[in-house]
Amino acid sequence: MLDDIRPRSHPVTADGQLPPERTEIRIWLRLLSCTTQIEKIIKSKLRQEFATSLARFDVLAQLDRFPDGLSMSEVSRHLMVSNGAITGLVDKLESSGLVVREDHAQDRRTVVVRLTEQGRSQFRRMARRHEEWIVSLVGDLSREAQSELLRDLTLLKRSLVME
Amino acid sequence: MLDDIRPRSHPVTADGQLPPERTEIRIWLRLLSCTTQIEKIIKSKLRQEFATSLARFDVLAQLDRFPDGLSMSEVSRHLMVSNGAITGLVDKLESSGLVVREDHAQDRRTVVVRLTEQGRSQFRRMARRHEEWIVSLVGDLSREAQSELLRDLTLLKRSLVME
DNA sequence: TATTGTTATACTCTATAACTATA
DNA sequence: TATAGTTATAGAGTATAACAATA
Repeated sequence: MLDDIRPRSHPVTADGQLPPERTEIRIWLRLLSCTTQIEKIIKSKLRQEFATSLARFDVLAQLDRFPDGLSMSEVSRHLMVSNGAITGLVDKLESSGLVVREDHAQDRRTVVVRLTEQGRSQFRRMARRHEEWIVSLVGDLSREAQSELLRDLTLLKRSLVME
Repeated sequence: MLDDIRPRSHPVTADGQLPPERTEIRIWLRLLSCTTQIEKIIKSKLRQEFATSLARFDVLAQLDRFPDGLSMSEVSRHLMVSNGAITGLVDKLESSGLVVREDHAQDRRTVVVRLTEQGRSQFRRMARRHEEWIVSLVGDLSREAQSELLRDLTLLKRSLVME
């Protein structure tokens, strides 16, 4: 997706040649293309096999890392998604029985969200499949390309944080 | 975003250590994290500076590459987005005066979408800014890291197409 | 006052299916 | 029949702002 997009500041030349693109732009377009394609596949499989969405999967993944639960605001910060959006996601997960809302011991404003037993085992099933999908999508790259890619993406991510 | 998500098949160990993650998963999480973050910034800037969206920008970018215009279905195929979605996007662009729908000379079912003069110059302005944003986001990487990254993403993209 | 969470509202983008006009 | 495009519908995710309860 978006594969062919080449935003440019110069018109197509008379012979139909496209002007050269800056490396940064080409990186971004490939990044977007790969991510969108993989994301589409993962979303579709999550929907087919587990009748869920990537956003809900992400919430479960966070909660799996914190057995004691997280407050709504903490989930919001971890996922970098607005407070109101988290309320909606947790509503759905709660009505599926995958998470519970509990009172906070000290602060009565705070709601603690935790995985239920069912939620944990369901998430584990999803995570196993998720790993299989990703390995089959990314695993064709050589080991060298993989470690290079991981290293460069880590650098990129770090430089984004600096902004 | 989604930075901290580590779907796993094993629980957090007693000492709080997270189990090692497969390289493929780590690549995917960084890919998703970087892309989401850049995308968020680009969307926000497109909205602020040009009161438009990434999807509409993508349509304009396609049309800029084809001065003679594209049929609705061709736009749909290029962007890998459904026909119905394209109708809505082109509706908005048309009412802003950036594109026009024209009859096809031979096939009376077909609608040809083209940039207007205003659409072309507006897109060029947007593309220039877009390039600046991307360069400032990705440009901190060394030249070596950039060409490695571009090469590896190209490999990844190619291997995705194979699927 | 500031923070937590919910609610209401509104806006994206998207896919699907039904429908028309034409090939 | 098959294709091109539109429309209607539905659903996903998101942000914002107003609000209640609590700190």
